[in-house]
Amino acid sequence: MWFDLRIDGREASPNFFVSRYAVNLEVDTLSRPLPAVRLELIDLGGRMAQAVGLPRSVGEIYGLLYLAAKPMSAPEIGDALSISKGSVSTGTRQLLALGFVHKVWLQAERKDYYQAELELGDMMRAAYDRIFKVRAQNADRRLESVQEALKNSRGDLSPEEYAVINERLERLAKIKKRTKQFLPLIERLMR
Amino acid sequence: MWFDLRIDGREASPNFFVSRYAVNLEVDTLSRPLPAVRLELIDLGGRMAQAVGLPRSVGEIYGLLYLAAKPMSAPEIGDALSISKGSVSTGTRQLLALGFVHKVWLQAERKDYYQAELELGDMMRAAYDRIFKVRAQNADRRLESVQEALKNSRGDLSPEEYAVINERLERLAKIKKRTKQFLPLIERLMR
DNA sequence: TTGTTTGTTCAATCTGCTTTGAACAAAATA
DNA sequence: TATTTTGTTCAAAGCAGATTGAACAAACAA
Repeated sequence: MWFDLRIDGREASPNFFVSRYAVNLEVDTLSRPLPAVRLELIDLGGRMAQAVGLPRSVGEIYGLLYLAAKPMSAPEIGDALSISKGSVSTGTRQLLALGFVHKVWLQAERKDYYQAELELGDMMRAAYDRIFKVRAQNADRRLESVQEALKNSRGDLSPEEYAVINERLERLAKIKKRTKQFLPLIERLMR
Repeated sequence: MWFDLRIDGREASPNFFVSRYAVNLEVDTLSRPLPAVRLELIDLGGRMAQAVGLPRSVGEIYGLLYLAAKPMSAPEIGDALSISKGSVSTGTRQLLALGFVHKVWLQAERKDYYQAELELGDMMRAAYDRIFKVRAQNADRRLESVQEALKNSRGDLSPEEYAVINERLERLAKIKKRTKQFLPLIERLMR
């Protein structure tokens, strides 16, 4: 994961993410091969996931569910994508934690069923909050610790070196400031 | 590289990126250990690079150069960071291609010297244009090909399936549209 | 109770990217 | 000319993260 945030924590209770309302839907039992559209979207999902640093398989699962007419069980997902039980299990957990997918309770069914969250706009907003905001804060703190280090290194530096470094760190601080002013604007635009 | 763009192309002429004006500067020959500030910033650079999917070493080279009082040669860079000739060579090429660094011509010196580009604001803008814009365009084209695939799969799908898939792809198209309206705003904010 | 199904975990394996270092080329010097 | 220095390239090694699959647990059926 390229961001420091844990989205992959183990939930306290195993059913933490299960929606509480029962859903009464039939299920795709038929396992004929997937039509080309769905394969395309699975591939697109995989690539998008990689683009943001998530495992390809996670994006593929989401791509599969996004065009599924009915909720799908873990074994069905594994079959459709030819990935292992383990990958399905960790992949769905990540998607649940990201809010990209929810579990669905089917009457008289022991299996968990998964459905894609369709409100991609909301999800992107949430992902922005979790990922980019946190990243910006981290970068912030790191820069402060660099400035701290400058104070501590002052003895080792010639006055000229000190001046150069100080000036350049101030440039960085300015950029940081600009970015800080800039982020709230983006946030407002996203509402 | 997590974006499709080639920033790592081999330049036609080996000196394509060399600045044409000669610079008359002395050079750090002294190889005492780096002060803590510089180590901190090297580390920060490495992490930032990883965060955007570039090799850590590339960010470290930039971090090293950013606080260097004088331009540094490739051997010096390799020494300071304890990385191989090869890594310095490819790393500097990537930084040159990204516009994060420029070569500097030192009189009576056979070596190439490198200096960090300090206008990080400009560079981020350029990186945005090259990377995110291109990514958005790619995602666009991919979605179109998914829609294409739906037309071709129509025969394999029941009317209900077709309706579901069609509706969901339309949602995606809407998001795509929203994003398109949204990008120019970001661009304007970045000026 | 035993057997079956579903799901989780984690060590081992696999995979793709980064880095190394040796071979090579180019340019300058002796 | 041969030698030294600088820089590039690319096959192989190294490494980090993803995936697998076996072991385990939980829930249910017979």
